[in-house]
Amino acid sequence: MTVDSDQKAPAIRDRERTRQRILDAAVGEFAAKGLEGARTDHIARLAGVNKRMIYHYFESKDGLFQAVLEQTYATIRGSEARLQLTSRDPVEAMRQLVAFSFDWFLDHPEFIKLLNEENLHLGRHVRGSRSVQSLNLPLVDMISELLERGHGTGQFRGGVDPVQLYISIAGISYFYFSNRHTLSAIFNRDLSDAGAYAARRTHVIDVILGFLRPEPGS
Amino acid sequence: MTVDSDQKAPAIRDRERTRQRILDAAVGEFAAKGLEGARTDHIARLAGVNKRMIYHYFESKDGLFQAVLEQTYATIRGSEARLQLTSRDPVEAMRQLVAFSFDWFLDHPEFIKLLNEENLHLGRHVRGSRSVQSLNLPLVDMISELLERGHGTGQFRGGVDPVQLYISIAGISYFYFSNRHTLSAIFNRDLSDAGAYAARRTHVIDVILGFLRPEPGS
DNA sequence: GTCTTAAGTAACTAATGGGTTACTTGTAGG
DNA sequence: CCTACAAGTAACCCATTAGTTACTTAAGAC
Repeated sequence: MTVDSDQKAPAIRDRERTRQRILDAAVGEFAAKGLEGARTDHIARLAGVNKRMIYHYFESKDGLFQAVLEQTYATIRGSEARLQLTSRDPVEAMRQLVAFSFDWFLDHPEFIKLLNEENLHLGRHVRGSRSVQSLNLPLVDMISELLERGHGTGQFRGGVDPVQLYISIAGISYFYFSNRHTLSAIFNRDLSDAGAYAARRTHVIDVILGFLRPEPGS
Repeated sequence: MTVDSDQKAPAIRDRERTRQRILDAAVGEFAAKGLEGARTDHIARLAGVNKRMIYHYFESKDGLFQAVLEQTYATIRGSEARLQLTSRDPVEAMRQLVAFSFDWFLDHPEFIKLLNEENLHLGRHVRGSRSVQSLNLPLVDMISELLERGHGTGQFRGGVDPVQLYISIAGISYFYFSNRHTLSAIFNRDLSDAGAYAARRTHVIDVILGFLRPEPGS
């Protein structure tokens, strides 16, 4: 019990660090409780900063939510860009892509929660964000290239729209995770254990590769 | 201006009518604003009833949300049950089933919003509901029957889990609608017009029927 | 008819929670 | 050093909102 034992440690002033601590806390809070359900007081407490700092750095709760979305998108875009899909057997590359998508959702449940929430709000934060829209999709180009190459070798059917395929690949995995709780209830079957995940993963790959098989005639 | 011009019309007391008016108003409010975003005052005003009645009939905001979910599920289960899929060409029947699912989501946007919200809350209202769980899925049996029949005629591949397929059929359409706003933003392409819907509908049917084609060997 | 039950009303409350005010203090640049 | 600015703090505000209290009255049972 020194004389200063009750004094706070002298605050370290570090713009980036404080900003990041708020963002990290906010990801968890928004994912767990949604936009309205999240509490700014709670985020501040989790981040170990004064609540005023949220408004200092992000202006409002909505501004903070938008920043969280931007960071989340930036992370997945970064990982997608690192996928090496060109110059490899098209079927194998496609399998890897579908598996990547499935595994990403499995490993990043907060991503699903945040997207759900944003869509419930009609995408108003994403629409107001330069960064989300400019992080444009290298993945669509990669899929295009894959589809063409695979069609050339006779391994894939032709005439597939890469954007539609991208949405299908994402959706077929996403829905399973995002609606796990209602699906578990109506099927009376636990979809959240490791066995169920493995079965779903196999099925998802089968569906996409099965669809892409060439027509018998061609 | 008669003497009673300011008096309210004598209240008609009708349990079922009042309950239903509250439910109808609540569907819209919960779908538009989510569970936390919805306002009980607003629901009462929309329904034209005294706010106290919500608590009289549904106990709490959560109780009301659960009742809304139950009614919504009951409606879709009713429509599914009316699908006549047996005794018809398996490929045609499957096409009809996939199209039904797509069209349902298109015509019932509130269904998607409510399921999203419920899953954000980890399915806690559905879990507490007898009715949702007991309305068990005739659809899974219908899909089973279809898959077997189609495999018998050599039109479908074998070894497909009907529950996995059901989830894929639902998910591939659901995701498109539920995430329309973020997808539109990242693709910089409007996914909400009639042309986009038609293109998606065709793609979705192609994916499922393409996947189900038999293996070349068998 | 009257009596019991439940449908319906109006006004209120307690507390929650986003956002603000008014201030202090660390620190980088000169 | 010193000074201007941005980082950080504590205490507050006030609008909102789920839920309640205390009451009135319609209507079916007998």
